[in-house]
Amino acid sequence: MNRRVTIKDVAEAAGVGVATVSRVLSGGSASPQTRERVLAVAAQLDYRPSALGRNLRQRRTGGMGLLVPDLTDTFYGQLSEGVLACARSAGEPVVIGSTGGDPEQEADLIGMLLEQSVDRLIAVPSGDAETWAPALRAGMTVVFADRLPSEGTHEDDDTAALAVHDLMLLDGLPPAPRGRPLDVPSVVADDRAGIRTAVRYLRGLGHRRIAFLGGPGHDRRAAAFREAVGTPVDDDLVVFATGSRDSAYAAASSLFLSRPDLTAVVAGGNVLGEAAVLAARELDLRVPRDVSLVMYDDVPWAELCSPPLTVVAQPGRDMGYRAAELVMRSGGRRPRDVVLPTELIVRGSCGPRRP
Amino acid sequence: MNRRVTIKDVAEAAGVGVATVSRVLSGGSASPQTRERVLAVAAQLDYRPSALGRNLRQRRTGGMGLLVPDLTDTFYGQLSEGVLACARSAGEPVVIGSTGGDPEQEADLIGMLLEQSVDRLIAVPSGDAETWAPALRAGMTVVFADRLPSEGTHEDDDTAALAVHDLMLLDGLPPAPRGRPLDVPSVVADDRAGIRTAVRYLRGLGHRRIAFLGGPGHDRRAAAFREAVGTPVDDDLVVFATGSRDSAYAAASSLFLSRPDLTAVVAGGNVLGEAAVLAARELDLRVPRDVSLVMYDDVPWAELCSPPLTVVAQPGRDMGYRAAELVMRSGGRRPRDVVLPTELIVRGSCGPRRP
DNA sequence: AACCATGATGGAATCGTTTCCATGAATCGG
DNA sequence: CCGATTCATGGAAACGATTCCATCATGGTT
Repeated sequence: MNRRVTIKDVAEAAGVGVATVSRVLSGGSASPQTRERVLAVAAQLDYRPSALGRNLRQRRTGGMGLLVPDLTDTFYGQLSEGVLACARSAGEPVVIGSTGGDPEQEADLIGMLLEQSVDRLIAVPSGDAETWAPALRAGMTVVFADRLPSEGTHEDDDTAALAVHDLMLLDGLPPAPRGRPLDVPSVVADDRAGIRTAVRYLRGLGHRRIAFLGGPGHDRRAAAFREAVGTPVDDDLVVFATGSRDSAYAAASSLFLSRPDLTAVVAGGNVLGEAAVLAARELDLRVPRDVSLVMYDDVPWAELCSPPLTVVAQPGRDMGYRAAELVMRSGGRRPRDVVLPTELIVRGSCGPRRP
Repeated sequence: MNRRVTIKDVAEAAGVGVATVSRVLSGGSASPQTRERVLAVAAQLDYRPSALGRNLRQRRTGGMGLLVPDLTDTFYGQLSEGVLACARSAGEPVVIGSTGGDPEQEADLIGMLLEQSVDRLIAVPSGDAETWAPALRAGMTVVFADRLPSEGTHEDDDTAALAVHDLMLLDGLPPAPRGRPLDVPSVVADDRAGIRTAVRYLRGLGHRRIAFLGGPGHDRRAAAFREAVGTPVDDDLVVFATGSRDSAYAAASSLFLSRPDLTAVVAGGNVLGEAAVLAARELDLRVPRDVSLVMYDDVPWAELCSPPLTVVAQPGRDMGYRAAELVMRSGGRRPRDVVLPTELIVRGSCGPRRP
């Protein structure tokens, strides 16, 4: 790095003290002629205040952190674009990290952000409360987007309890103090309504054996699925993959193989939807003739698919933007959670049930 | 932010000077017993060195910047994942920015990075040499990925000259000093070979009227296209969109409408490919019966498309990883440019020409 | 004319780290 | 046994900004 123009240089060139320059540049009081002179000199010297000095003095880094599971997942790409748009309009830097859905990597990245004194963070969490404790203990302002951390794994956890709890969250009620609930604001889609709409739509087409294909972080959607179906759902009709495309494909394949009687699938995310299409094709199941498919997430390629995919769209970009707003404007008080609407977009991947 | 544990606290608790603590923690010399004590105390206090203090002292920010046009473009998602993987393994933070393909925003983001004293930057450039001058002048280590900045617009620039110049670059030769060439290392795919393969494949199927549908930054690919075709190409068979999906769709539509005689299209990127499929469908052109299509970039959904898309795959993730390596390991010397191989993956979107 | 309020201004402290340099002890060779 | 070299160590300066506080000039009020 070349020798940098510092505030001292500007002060000398303008014949004033450094304090005055600082005041002028950060909007403090100064006489008009001084202000003008300082600004002129600063411009002439092409002076840029060093964020390093400022941050050290203020004991905080400007900007915010952003943690997502995977940038090749279009949905997280959209979410990130939203965050970046908001940050850009505020002129703030964004430090990004990709966790791969792995709590351990997530913890490492949190540690890295802590070292950087990044004190505001937007995250699509992969770990549980324990993973997030260090960040909160250090006083970070955290906003969760798209999902909430899974509860710590207590031995007495059963899916039903988890479901009820999570659905309460969805309605904006304070979570029942189960385990160690994190008091962190969040921006999520209305998964409950979105899934419900999808299930009702499929039922309206006559489907009765509907499966849910989820990925990491789709617990809330799975719970909403069970609730929307109403009657108890066979456990092997709700399957989970681990995040990678391979795992999603394997989960989809084994679902189709183990339950040849199913007539419809709800995929909990675009990677899962992709896997479902691929697996169905491989097994010679035609969509929607043999099996109907609704995918959570709208992505540009859903329309290109054969057939075009019926989806539950959630506003990824807005989600990111709102989360960034929240994390920036959080003036000490805990902001309200934000729940964004979803929309069922009917294309061609669902048909009436065939006997 | 809570009161932070500083090096001073550790020094006091361990009964040594701050200098000693610093040395121990950064691998300097110290007696075994001192080292042990300091490490024990540091661990016990959960001490994390503040990157702020260090960076100020060393007058540089650790980590690197990353500038891409659009994170919802799967290819840039892949590239970013590569960069992040490399950075993560080195424990370095990445400051990301999305330029939207707009040189002005790019310049703003460069300014922001400069303020942050980020001195290493990986970029998929949108602006020209002028946009990049400030960064280079400030001594930033820059690596371009996926593409090179377009030359400044000189009035005497013509496409042919640009093509020749860029193709020389592709072969790893130093660029002819035309205008103000930037001496910046780069990691790009072998566009020339990739496009040539695609064109030869199409010609082998009998196609003679082949069009190229490009986006911003696809000049090299367009030039390679012209070269691969050999005979002069009608100007209206090489069309460019401006980056948005809408613009890509409009360009594809108008291409099909203005040249109903074309029988094959090479799309310069996945967004363009998507647009081509959409536009063809809208105009009732069947792929590959009425028009064959090869898309640059392999993306997961290419296989889901109807028909599955024949693509020229380029290794996005590797590209990012290599670029990050370059920007980190660049020990003063300018590293060699990296050119990565492409691969034609034949699926179902190309067929023999029909009269 | 004395006094006070106001506002502009600059010096100096501060943030947390690294690193230069001086000090003192200890080890080594002659 | 002594001078020279090595080595661990801590004090203090430096990085570049913000901000507290004291100072000084000014203008208005009694």
